Amino acid sequence: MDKKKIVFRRLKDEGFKITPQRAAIIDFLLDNGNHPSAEEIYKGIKTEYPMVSFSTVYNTLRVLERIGFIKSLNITENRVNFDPETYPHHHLYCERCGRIVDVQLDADISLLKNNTVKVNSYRIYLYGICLDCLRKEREKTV
Amino acid sequence: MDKKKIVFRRLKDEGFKITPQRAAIIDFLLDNGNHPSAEEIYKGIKTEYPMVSFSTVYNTLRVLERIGFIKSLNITENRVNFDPETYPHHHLYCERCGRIVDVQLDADISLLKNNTVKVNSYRIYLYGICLDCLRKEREKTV
DNA sequence: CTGTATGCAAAGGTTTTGCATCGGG
DNA sequence: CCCGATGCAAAACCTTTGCATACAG
Repeated sequence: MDKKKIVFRRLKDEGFKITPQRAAIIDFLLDNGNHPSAEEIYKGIKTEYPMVSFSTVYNTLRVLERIGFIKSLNITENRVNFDPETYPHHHLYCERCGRIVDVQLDADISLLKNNTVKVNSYRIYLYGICLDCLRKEREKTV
Repeated sequence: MDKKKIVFRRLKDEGFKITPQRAAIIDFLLDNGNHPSAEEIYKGIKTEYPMVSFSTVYNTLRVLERIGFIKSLNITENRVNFDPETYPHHHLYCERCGRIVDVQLDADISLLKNNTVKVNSYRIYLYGICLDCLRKEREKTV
């Protein structure tokens, strides 16, 4: 996988060390394809890679966020999920199955005249039903 | 304040009791004008109204959310803030002072063709600098 | 009166921290 | 070699829960 090399290089460039633990976390994020929480990453790696601790997972996630490889999602309450940034997209939280799925949006957002604030970034969180759950629903009603 | 009566009526209609604690929380939310967390509400009421507990605050917030008087905000990590819903608006988190300020947006959001999901609701969170902090910055540089 | 709401304290879940040790560059 | 990274366990933080009591309707 090429993305991995890019991340490694960026880590080096920013003065961060590349440790086996960090490599495992990066692999997991790239292979997994969804939006794991810190705990899911920890458990996912632990099985085939037991020498990882929670503090290392959190430390690495913070580092990966700082170099711009991942973004954190506050789409659910009281738990942060992490999103490997691969292409521009937003997210939908499925109220049926609880998964977070990628969604591509046409978003045209502009401040109304009186809002004199400076916007550096923004996040759009959708809530609804994902494709899989919609399919299951259709099958039921047939 | 008239809004208060409306909330009281809605509580009654939905079969919830109106207790002094709940009244105090509603007052605080209406008078305060910003977006307090559960803890801020608890502390804000406690001073002039000592007979309130954390569980009551959380219980009441859940009730107020259910009747549609407040909405929860996940704009910051690991802490939920509550927003008395008075008029349609979105929110900006000020990365300077940490406050959450109301912002009115023209938001035109549409799913791209391939996204076959069902959207029930969405949230837009802006991150940047609020008006007050922009002003302070300007004064400094002069 | 009746059942919901409250207060308290304890538990639950997630994230952070302190510190000694390890190991990547 | 050195300094940052790790692991462990404990702490911090926010929220929920269980249960006996209080009180709104």
